[in-house]
Amino acid sequence: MDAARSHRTPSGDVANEILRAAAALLGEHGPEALTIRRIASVAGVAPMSVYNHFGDKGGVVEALFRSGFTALHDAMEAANAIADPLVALRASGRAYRQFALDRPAVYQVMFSHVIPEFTPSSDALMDTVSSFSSLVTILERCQEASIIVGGDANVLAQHLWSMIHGYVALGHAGISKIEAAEDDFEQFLDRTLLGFAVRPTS
Amino acid sequence: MDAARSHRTPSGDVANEILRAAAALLGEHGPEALTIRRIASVAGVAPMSVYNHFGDKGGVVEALFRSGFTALHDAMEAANAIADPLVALRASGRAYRQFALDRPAVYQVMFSHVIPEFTPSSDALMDTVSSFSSLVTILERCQEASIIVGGDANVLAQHLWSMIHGYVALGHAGISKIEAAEDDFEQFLDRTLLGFAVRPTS
DNA sequence: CCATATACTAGAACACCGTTCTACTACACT
DNA sequence: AGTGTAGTAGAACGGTGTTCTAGTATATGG
Repeated sequence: MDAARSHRTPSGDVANEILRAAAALLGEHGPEALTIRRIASVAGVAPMSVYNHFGDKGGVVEALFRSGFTALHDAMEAANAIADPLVALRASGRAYRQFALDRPAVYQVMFSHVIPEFTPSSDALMDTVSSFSSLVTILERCQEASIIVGGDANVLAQHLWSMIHGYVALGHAGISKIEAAEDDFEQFLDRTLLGFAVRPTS
Repeated sequence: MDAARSHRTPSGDVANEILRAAAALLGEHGPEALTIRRIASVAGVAPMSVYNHFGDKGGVVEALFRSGFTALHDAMEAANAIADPLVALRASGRAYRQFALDRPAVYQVMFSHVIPEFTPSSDALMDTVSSFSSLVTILERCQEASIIVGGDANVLAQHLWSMIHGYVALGHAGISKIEAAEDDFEQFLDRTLLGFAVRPTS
């Protein structure tokens, strides 16, 4: 199969075109607009091409899933690049929320199983780890700076992630009882970090 | 329409049979098993009956949605019946998690939009308020007992709900990085309540 | 430069989905 | 007892994911 892989080269990069069409449909018309025929139509491609390249509708969604997690990883790494550990920690929370606000449909594909045809493969689940370990790194930096004391950083990261995910997910679900303004999130972030024994007021 | 409602009385209560079949399918085979034809088949009823009684597939799901929230409300009220406010608060968190663990499919219908045909109507959204206000009541009791000081109880409830929802939702998504054992949740609950300035160790 | 393998297209087909429509039947109330 | 309503059965429509067949163009290997 390695020998067969050597000669490829379609005309334009069809696979990428399909992915861009799928991402556009998902972003503009929501998860229910993600149908093979519509994706192919927007990409200017025959429906069979989708199967040739991704095998499955789940394959297309998995690609979106993984690219979503690499984008999230980038956002978390941008926060991790901040020198002050506490500022970086708060920035990671804001970046996470901003990601969820900017790409609600992608976020729900990643976390809320809104596309029944897709269940993340074990390979795809591997990709979720990188975003997570960025958060672990930031928490370890906080521990080294004695901003946070004690606790397994993996557990801390899991708990922190849970809390912020809950905030944005409840917002997406549309059953929030209060308006989720910017300062409400800052208050939520204060409260969250207080649970990690971090003093509020940045 | 009130005059027409007087003479009803089908043989068996068909609507309830349909709901029980739908709940059974949802619980045993997940959201994708919720099709009109399968519901009708399990209920021993013609597909048209589903439309006669619920108008829509969304109508059936909405009924499940609402009954889910009344069940959640009951669980929260059971916690609220505990005399000690702090014990009640912790119990409400455990009850919430237990509800999500016991009925994962129902929970995802309620919070994660896993059935594209259904978006909660404004009437259905009203039903979500009762569960929420149970939590508000418990938090107000904690404020009266000076266990929690300051803050709008509605905001507190929203934040608390977000955190615990995040914990169970991430578990449902299957992307948790640590095993979610019983004691991990207790630790999470400690951390969460610490964010509300509540000392841990119940 | 030609030949072959490969990717792509076009389109029908299958089973299933939600939904609507048309008959026909049986039961409950006036 | 008669009437109207709720039930059934079943076909039908457009749409879905998916598979299959056949034909076309292209890019690489010799």
